[in-house]
Amino acid sequence: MDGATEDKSDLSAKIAADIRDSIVSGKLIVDERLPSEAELAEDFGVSRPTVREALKRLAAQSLIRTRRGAMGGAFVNRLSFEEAYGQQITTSTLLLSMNEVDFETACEARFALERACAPLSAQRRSADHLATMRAEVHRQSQPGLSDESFCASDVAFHRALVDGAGNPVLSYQLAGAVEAMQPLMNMITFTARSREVIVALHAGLADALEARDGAGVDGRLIELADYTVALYNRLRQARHAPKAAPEA
Amino acid sequence: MDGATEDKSDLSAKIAADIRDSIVSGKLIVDERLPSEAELAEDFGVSRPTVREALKRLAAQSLIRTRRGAMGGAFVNRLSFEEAYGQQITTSTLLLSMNEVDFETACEARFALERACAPLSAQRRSADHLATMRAEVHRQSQPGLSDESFCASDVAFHRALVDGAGNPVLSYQLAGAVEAMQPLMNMITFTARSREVIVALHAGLADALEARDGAGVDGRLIELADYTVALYNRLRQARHAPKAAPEA
DNA sequence: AGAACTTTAAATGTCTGACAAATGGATTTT
DNA sequence: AAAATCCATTTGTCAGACATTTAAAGTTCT
Repeated sequence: MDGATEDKSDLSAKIAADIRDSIVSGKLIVDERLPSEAELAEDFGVSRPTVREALKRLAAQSLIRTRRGAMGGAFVNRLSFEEAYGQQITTSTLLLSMNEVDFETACEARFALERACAPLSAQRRSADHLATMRAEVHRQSQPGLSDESFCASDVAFHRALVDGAGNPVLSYQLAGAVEAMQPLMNMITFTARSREVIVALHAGLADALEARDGAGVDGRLIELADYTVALYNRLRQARHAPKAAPEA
Repeated sequence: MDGATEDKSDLSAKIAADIRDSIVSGKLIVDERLPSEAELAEDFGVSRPTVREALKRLAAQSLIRTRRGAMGGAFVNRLSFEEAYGQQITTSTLLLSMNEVDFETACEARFALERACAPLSAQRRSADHLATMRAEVHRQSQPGLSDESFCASDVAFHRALVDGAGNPVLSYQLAGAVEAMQPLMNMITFTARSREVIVALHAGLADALEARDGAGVDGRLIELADYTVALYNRLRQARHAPKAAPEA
């Protein structure tokens, strides 16, 4: 899974992989207590520090949690959607920033996924989701807002849209795609004009959601995707040829 | 991110979070070497085992890699899509199996996401992708195939479809959704008849992909989603009321 | 008998110090 | 100059110890 099954040394990786397999395969069930570190050391024929390193690896993936004291120990953790969100976002963010994924590719993926949620959200969104979206639209239209806050509000808006589909698996998957884009979006300096356009599109999205108009939502998302890419490209050109443009 | 920023003790978690932040924020760049364990211990005012536990946490997330010997040490790892796939799949699989996500919800998410790729794949799929899909369809139609192999081939087929979109971000996201479903799919005992239906739908998908018929692909995917859920529900009913039928 | 306090055992968290093994560079030998 | 050797650096592993936390068992007082 994480390159742990190397044949070289690195006992802690092998032990971690071993225990991880037991969890994934269901041999160890949720909330079950693992043997104590001393027992594990005995079982695997290694020292306690090595066992501890293995357990920390698992803890980093939220596969186990530990408690001190009598009746303490390491327990198989029920992986919650909340915990998974965090890891998903970290991983997605790093993937984009480290692999020179171009803006168009990331944007295409993000909006393709979001469009997958759109019809479901149009069908099922609650009044709460709609209210959240309206509130974020309102915040976005306030003049004094910093670029970071604008982007954060943008993320909150789209998460509400996605959550409206009422499918936690979709929300989880989309969390990565939407949040991982934020650092890229933060690179864009939003002019008053571009904010105006985006806010209008967001308002249109909320309207379509309110009317439970799936096709309308889809259309607005396409517009938003196109506009976002166009905005990025304009910025890119301005940066790469900063002296050629001014007089035009 | 992973609950590491607790105020309690657990120094290794805090140190891991600290270094992770440096990586995510870009303060530490790809392939940069971290200070040696001894130096980190000095810097953070802890012992070497504690530093090591922190580093193992990061290694478990593929954020760093380590090398022994002179000029060795811990290096910021360029998170590859391959590595991210693995983690994504582990996480997604556990999320589904541990949280009583019902089959319909998982299935809905999976096919919604796949449908998001469909038009792109119809437009861009290479001959290679098509050939892979054809080969898997052929394998699936062989009579002696075990249920596990059938499911594995199913996954390979759908991954080829998704990869056809030529967007690594989408492929990464979908990898989780598609592969995580496999344990659930493995619960289904595929009769000869149901395999026939599925193979036919797969063949239809390949045909539509070949014709670059986005709408056709979409339609087939919807059929496949519906059929899969129906298959599961039939099985479910047969299991929940197994005594109602025999004497009748 | 019951409630409040104390003791105790089990477990993780942390530290110290040590040795093994790998690795690249410097040094010596051929 | 090439090959072999040595050496410093760094991670991997181990052993043993102490600190801290926690829940349960035991004790004392009412």
